[in-house]
Amino acid sequence: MLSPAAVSDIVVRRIGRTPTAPAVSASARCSGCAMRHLCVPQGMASDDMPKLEAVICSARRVRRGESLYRSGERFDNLYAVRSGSLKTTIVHRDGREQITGLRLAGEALGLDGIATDVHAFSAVALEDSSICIIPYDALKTLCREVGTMQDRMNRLMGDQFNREASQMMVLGSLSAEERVAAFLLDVSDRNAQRGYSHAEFHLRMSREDMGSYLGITLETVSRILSRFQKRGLIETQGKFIRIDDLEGLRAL
Amino acid sequence: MLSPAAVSDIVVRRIGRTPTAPAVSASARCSGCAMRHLCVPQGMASDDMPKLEAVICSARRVRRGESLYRSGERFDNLYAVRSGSLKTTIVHRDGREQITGLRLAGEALGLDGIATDVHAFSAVALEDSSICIIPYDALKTLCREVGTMQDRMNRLMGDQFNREASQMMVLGSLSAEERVAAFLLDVSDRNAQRGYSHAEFHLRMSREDMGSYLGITLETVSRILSRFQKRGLIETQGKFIRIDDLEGLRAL
DNA sequence: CGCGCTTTTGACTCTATTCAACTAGAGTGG
DNA sequence: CCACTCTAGTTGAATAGAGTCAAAAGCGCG
Repeated sequence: MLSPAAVSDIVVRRIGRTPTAPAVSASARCSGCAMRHLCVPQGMASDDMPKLEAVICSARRVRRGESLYRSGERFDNLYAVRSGSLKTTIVHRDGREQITGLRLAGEALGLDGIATDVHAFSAVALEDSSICIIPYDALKTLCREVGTMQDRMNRLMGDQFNREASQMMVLGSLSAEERVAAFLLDVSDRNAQRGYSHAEFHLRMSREDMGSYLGITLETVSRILSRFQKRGLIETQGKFIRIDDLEGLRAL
Repeated sequence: MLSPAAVSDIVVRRIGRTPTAPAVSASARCSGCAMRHLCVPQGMASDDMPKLEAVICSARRVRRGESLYRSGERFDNLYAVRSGSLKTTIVHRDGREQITGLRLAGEALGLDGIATDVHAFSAVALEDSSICIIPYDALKTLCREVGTMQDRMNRLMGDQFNREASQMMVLGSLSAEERVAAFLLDVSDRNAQRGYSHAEFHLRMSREDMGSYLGITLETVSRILSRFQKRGLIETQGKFIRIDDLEGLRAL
């Protein structure tokens, strides 16, 4: 079991590494933004940067539980999570809601509106978050002017596509236990990519959200997490998760 | 039950409507191609057309069971199904294979390679098919020159993205019966969009393929199709399917 | 500090899987 | 042309895994 002290320890370490630069205000440009690699692609004349930053990025704060955009709303902007995390959801005609994705700091958001100019998903903050706004029209223009930008944009979309495909694989052919393990490993990897610990993280989703994302019930999620803990694979304390045996999880 | 005569009747009617223009040879340009709306977007100067068609489209035939491309292969081209149909598959590390999609005539293929320059899926023909080849580099160049083309391209990718999202919904929150119904309705819609009957079609996938796509076993698919037939919702004769009660299916 | 929501755990149910046997149909060769 | 084989599809019976319902415990929020 994780002691309360161990948990605070994780909190402290996380706070010490928060990606939001302290000096960045809500109206700041994108220079401190986690999506810099998207907003300001390499290979561009440095003269253009200030102009581009001005066109592309402004910021917005979204409080826990609030939505950045809602399914059915008009699509105008793409977004990049600067800090915090969000879930994307879709609602079935019969009212059932399903979580289609989790977006962590540094990840892109909003592609679900490109096809029809209307958002297919809703995006809801799992914690107070800060979001870069990227006006889609401006981005399109930029893509036409700058070839590397277009390529980056295409790859970004392609990447989302592949990510969804692998989630289809998870939903279509894994057992409940395998799904939970795959999810934990995915979040762990994405944390590592952003420079955080691979082994410990604060997963803001509820058990219900996880279940919805994984196509299982919240009770099953809870049971499986307990089971993993009993086997020494992980330790959980509410929304904190520590992975003790990465290989063990992968072996599922 | 469908009588053998009824079945032949369906075949005849289908053949009479095949989208492949009789005069189009294997090396023909895209003018007769079902993807014309992609290859030659509206709003373009007609002078450019011959040039564009020359750059963008050549054709290739793929026999039933053969692959158009394989997972892991280098990505160079996008494709459009001119006639026939294909399945896209992905292989898990443990060897399990899953069907990620079905592509009918007129639909696009190959987006799975954009993110990494390597195909994530394999594409296998379900019947002898003819495929338009669209060199990706040429398409990118064209997109930069022609704004409407870029937009079209983005929408195409966005559409694939949304399609996958709705499949995630199917896999994540529907019962086996609902999945089969949703699949039949999806194929029916897509047939209708291409000008075919939405009540009768020849579904080339095996029960195993359908099961894999829907995240259920082939036995379950078979049982559910039989059940639907007993309830008077559909009639099946091997790979031929006739939908008798569209509303009944939707009501699931 | 306490109320309400999330999480955990248990017992029972039920859906879909597994294993198996049988049937139908497509393709092959005498 | 028909018999033979091989694969695909159907159906049944038994089983397992996840869902449902319910109750208790824990936490976080106001």
